[in-house]
Amino acid sequence: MLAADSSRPYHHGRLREALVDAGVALARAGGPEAVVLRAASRAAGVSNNAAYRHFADRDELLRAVCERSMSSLALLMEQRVAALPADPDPVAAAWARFDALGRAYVEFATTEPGWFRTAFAVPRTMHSFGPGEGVGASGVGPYELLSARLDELVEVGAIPPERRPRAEYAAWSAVHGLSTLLSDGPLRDIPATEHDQALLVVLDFVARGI
Amino acid sequence: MLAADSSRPYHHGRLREALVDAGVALARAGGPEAVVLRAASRAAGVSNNAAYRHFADRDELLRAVCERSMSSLALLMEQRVAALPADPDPVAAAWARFDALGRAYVEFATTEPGWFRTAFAVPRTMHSFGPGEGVGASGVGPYELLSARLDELVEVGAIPPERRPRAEYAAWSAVHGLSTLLSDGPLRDIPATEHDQALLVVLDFVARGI
DNA sequence: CTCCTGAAGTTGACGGTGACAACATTGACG
DNA sequence: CGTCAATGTTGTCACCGTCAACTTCAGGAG
Repeated sequence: MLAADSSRPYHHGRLREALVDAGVALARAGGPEAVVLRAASRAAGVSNNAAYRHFADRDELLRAVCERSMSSLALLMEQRVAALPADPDPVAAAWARFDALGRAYVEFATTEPGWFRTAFAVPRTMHSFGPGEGVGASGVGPYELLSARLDELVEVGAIPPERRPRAEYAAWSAVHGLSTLLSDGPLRDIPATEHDQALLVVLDFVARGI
Repeated sequence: MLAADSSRPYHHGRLREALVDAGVALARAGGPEAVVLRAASRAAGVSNNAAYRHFADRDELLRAVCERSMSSLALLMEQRVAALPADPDPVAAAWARFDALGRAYVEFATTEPGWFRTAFAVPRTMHSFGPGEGVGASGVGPYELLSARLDELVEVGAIPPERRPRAEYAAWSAVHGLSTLLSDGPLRDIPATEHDQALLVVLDFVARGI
């Protein structure tokens, strides 16, 4: 008993992608817990259980959506670094790129809280992103973007080589912590000016502590 | 039609607390999303909808559970600081207390991931904890414990006063970020040795950057 | 050209969940 | 002793994930 609407063929054609797209919209609006199979199916104009032809269960759809979110984050970080004005001083340029990375991270988290949470909501049953997943235009993810900038800071002599090992942990923790506190945590309701102050303090703190 | 078990009186007597206790157990085992009205009611030996006599909806129960979780965190931080050996050097003692605070935070997050997430899962509809909520034995919460230690670092001359304003943002972000990355984030599966290294790096980084 | 097979989509059902309404029980207070 | 308001129960509804059985359709074997 097909609906009288003959314009829609029985087979969707690109249902998998349509479901992920719908899941993305749901996640942006309401975070990972809003990624609901039935809602995504409705948005794709398809029946409840059609999704099971393309995903084993909800977690598999959610994982695909999370991967898209992580890619969005990587993309924004790349864009913000690429948009930086040229600086003849290699040290200043390296610091500016490093700074832009952190700013982009926090910008992503605060402008799209639900979407940001989704990036880190990969279901525990399936291991994290593999190579080529959750990456930006350059083919690497946020962590590798950070590592490359830290390497650059060492190369130009901005930080001594002995401080380089595991510096990712420090920088990532500070920026990720601020992002979660501001976007979904106890700092989510502080006024905009205080919000900006917090960002400045943390970025300055990272540059000093690295 | 009451169950034949006459040992259980019709009225529970302490149902509200029993529901929160059950919610706590659920949250410790499965995080905030596992705090489910029906499961809590079952655990309390009571019917599905009895909870609605004490909580307007699920969010109100969840909020009570979150408040307990935040208190647990504050309590552990207080304990770890109190357990520190005496140090005659006031500067060293202040640093040790500051360090212990951060260690306790990460310890809480990694030993009880679901319980830690719960502390920060306060429903958005109801504003954060008020005074006297989410506090430890000393009557203040984690944020105030941190502030007091930062004040102490200034008093003993460990850090210059001009660095004091908003230092909470920096220290909290770094420790909170590491906690989430390790307990529920992309770093959740790194080996124990690497886990410890990350903690050392971040704590050292905080002490230097403050 | 026909038939048939397998992929893709649909319908129906079940258990779990939050929530509402109506009903039952009971202790406390006049 | 009777009344009533607080407390707990049952019944019901909508939404969700998931399984099983059925339907549609495109493309290849003969």
